[in-house]
Amino acid sequence: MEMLMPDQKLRNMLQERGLKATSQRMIILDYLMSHKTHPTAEMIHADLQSISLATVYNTLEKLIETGLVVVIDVNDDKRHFDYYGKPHYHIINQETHEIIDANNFDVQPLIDAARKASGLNISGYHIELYGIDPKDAK
Amino acid sequence: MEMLMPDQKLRNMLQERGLKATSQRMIILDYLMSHKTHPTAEMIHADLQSISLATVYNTLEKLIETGLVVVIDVNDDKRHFDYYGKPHYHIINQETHEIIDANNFDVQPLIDAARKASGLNISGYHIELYGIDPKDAK
DNA sequence: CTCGATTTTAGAATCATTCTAATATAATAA
DNA sequence: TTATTATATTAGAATGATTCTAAAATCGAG
Repeated sequence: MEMLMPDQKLRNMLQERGLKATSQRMIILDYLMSHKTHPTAEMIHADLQSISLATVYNTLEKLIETGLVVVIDVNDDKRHFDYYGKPHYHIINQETHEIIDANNFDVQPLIDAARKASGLNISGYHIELYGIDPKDAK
Repeated sequence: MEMLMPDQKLRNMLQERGLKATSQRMIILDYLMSHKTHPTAEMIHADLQSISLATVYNTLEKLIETGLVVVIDVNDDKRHFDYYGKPHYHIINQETHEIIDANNFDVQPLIDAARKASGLNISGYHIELYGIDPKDAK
């Protein structure tokens, strides 16, 4: 199980957020940081066979709570997960379900507007745009 | 079953989008247009008892396909549905699951950015921001 | 090193959503 | 109108992603 991130860095990322640095959590976090495939829980479990599916779900929940990971809704009845290193949003091809990470838009004004509209402290967000390839137009 | 929208208007909205104007579809569309409660399929079914749950789901699917309705992801394991009359985005209180419709942000620049980043024609989007009441800060 | 709190785990359970296939209906043409 | 046909509705069964359970393992503070 090659760690692509240094062990100590993963440990720190978890502990800084109040999470115990278990080997399973480090492996899953490393997996998400080093894959751009936006996997489902089942895909992560399939690749990391030594880790139970329940732990994959439990870990993802903790990583989401602490902001390290976000969920992407692809409209395929399963949640996809994405390491949230830098602010970005998602563009989803409605036909192929391909997911594109994009960051050519500053979300801060949207966050400010939401705080103003709601009075809440914004702790996270989902931005997903769905698109169709012009080549596929009927 | 009081129709709050004129019957003919509902009929036209459906037919303009290539959907047969069945009584069930008119009732469900009217329900969504006249409620700001962001109901789940089960809630709609409970209120409109004469319409089967399968039809509620089938109809919602059609209304989503044609852009009349959008899905809101509240993180409570059920989809919530919202009539999409005017462009808006959603702010969700993470503790109470309350949903706020907000429109104090112009989404067109985001749509333009997404088209530029992906080359796709953007056909829809989800914008959801999650927030915590400052009064509940620990 | 100890110990308690937390985490992991396999398998069972849940339940929102989809599917099935039989019946009913809307929209079109005669 | 009425006939025709594609489409929609329905009850109930099936699906499957996710959550739950409770027993065993492990982290990390002291």
